[in-house]
Amino acid sequence: MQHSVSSLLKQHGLRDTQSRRLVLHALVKGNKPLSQKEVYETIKRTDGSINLVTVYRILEKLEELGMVHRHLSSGGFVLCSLEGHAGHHVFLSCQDCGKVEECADPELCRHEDRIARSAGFIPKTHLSELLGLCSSCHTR
Amino acid sequence: MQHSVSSLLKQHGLRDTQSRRLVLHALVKGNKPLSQKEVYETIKRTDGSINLVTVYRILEKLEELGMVHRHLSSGGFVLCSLEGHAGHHVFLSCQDCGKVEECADPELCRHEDRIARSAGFIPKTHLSELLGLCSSCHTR
DNA sequence: TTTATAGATGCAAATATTTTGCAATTAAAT
DNA sequence: ATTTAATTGCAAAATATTTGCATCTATAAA
Repeated sequence: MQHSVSSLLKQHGLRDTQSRRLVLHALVKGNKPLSQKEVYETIKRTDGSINLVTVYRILEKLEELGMVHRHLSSGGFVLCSLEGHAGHHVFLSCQDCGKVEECADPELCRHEDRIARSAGFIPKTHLSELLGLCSSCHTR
Repeated sequence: MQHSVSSLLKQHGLRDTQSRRLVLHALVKGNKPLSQKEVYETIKRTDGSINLVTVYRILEKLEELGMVHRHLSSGGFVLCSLEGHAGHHVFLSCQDCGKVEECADPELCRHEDRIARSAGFIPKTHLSELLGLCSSCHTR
C-alpha cells in the first residue's frame, strides 16, 4: 500500500515525500470525501505528524493533477479511482454512511452531451452525483 | 418583478421582507451562481443596504425550501427556475461567461437511476452539471 | 557516495469566511 | 391598533484559508 502510493506519486511527476504519502493514505483509508482538516486530523490521530498548511498545499496540487477530485455536494476530496476518464465522473454518494463510489458511464456521457447541444451548449466536461443509500445501508 | 418576487416568498410561506426581496432580486439579475458575499456586494452596489449576516441567513433558508440551489462546481447560489422538479436538476454552465441555465430531463433521470441501482444504490436525488460554452460565447 | 538545488515543508501571522448571541425592529394575524 | 413570533443588525467569536520566509529534503548530477 505504502509502495503503491509512492509509485502513484512518481507516475504523476511528483516527489515521493512523507507528507504526500500520508495524505494519500488518509484518503485511501477514509473511503469517503475528506476536507483538508479531516485529512489533517486523520493523520494526526493515526500515522504521524503533519502541518495543516501542508495538507492544503498537497491537496491543491493533487487536484491540479487530477489525482483527487473535489466531491460535489460535500466539497471534500476523494482519490480519483479512474484512469483515463478525465472529463466525466459520476459519484454515487450514500446519504447515510457517507461512502462515495465513483464510476464512469459512456452512455450517460453521450446522453448529457445531447442535452447540452440541444440547449446550444458546446459541452466540455460533465459532473454528476447520485445521492441515495448504498447497499449495506439500505439492507439494514 | 418586485411583485413576482414577493409572491414567490409568500408561496413558500415566508414573510415578504425587504431583505429577502433584495436577495432574490440580486440572484435574478446575476443570472449566474453568486456566493453570499457576491449577493451582498450586488445589493450594496445597486439597490440598497443589507447586512452580510442577513444574506447568509436568508440564503440558508431559501436553500432549505428549495427556492435556490447550490451550484456544484462554483459553490454559489442560483435561483431555482423549475417548479415541480425537486430532486433532479441539470445545470448547464458556461465556462466563459459564467452563465448557468437549469433544465430537467426525465430520461436522464431514469438513466441515472439505472446506474445507481446496478451499483446497489437506492437513488434519492441527482445532481448534474454540464460545463462548456454557451451559444453566445462559442459563436464569438 | 557526496553535493547541489529546485521543490517541499513548518511556523507564525495575516486574511477571509462563517457562526453565534442578543437586543431592536417588523410583517402579519388578530 | 395591538400583539407576537419571526427577522434583522451589530459586535464578537470561531473557523477556514492564504501568505511570506526560513529551513529542510528528495532527487539528479558529479
